[in-house]
Amino acid sequence: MPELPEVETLCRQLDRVISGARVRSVVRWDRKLPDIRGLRGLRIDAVQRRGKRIEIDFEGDVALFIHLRMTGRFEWHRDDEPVRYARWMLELDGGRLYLSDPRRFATLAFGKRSGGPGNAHDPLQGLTAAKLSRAAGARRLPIKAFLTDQNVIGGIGNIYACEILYRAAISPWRRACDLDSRKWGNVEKAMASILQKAIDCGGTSFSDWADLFGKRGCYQRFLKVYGREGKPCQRCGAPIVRVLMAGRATFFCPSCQAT
DNA sequence: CCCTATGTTCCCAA
DNA sequence: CTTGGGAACATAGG
Repeated sequence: MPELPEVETLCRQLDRVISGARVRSVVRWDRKLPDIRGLRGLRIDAVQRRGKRIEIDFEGDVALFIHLRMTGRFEWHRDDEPVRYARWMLELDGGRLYLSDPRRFATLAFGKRSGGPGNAHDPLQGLTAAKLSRAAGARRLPIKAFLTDQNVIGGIGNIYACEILYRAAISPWRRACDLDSRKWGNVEKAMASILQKAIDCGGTSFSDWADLFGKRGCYQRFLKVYGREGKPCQRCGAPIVRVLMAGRATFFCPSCQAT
């Protein structure tokens, strides 16, 4: 479910709400998730995003790493109330942090803090056309697969990759090594503006995404291609097309994004 | 019953 | 080594 703007929204809320709190207890309902000893009693220092991953930093240079995958969500509740698909819960001073996840794909890990930036670029941290071009090098894979490769760029998933390529007017099939510097410039600009706007919206609630407090995002109002198969392109009027790439629904305008 | 789903990983083939 | 396809993970909703 969540891509960079959704995870960013969640991390900012978490950082505000749970930083400084101490862990009273940990409850694990889903036995697929690890039974993490040693959290109890620790104080939370900060919460930050690493790509699509959430890192909760605790005192003592340790951290909890959470990947929400497709349907994972966090819910914050002052009181003990029933939470649908609750898999795991952190009881803190002042409230409870529930991990809710119907499909049970989300992952948890505990370990040493990661420290500096990882090897992947972050789209919000000065990812320029030049850096994109260098990262692409001679790679011949489709630009859409390149943008969603988490080892290269952390945070872009299926929805935003489709939207970025539409804004930049580039075919999702175009090989990464074939983009010239002007095209990379378009990607840089599209990426920055779309992701920033989506963060301002609190994410895209295409189906069921909601933030820490159960509030839906509003970027679905601004989607130009994702989920708009057959509807007219807002630039040229041609019907938006849906194809499958690497098993993922890929939406684009065959006229504006011919190459 | 059929298909689809905002993610990742693994296996296999070209 | 790179690229691409498909299945798997587990569940809900149309």
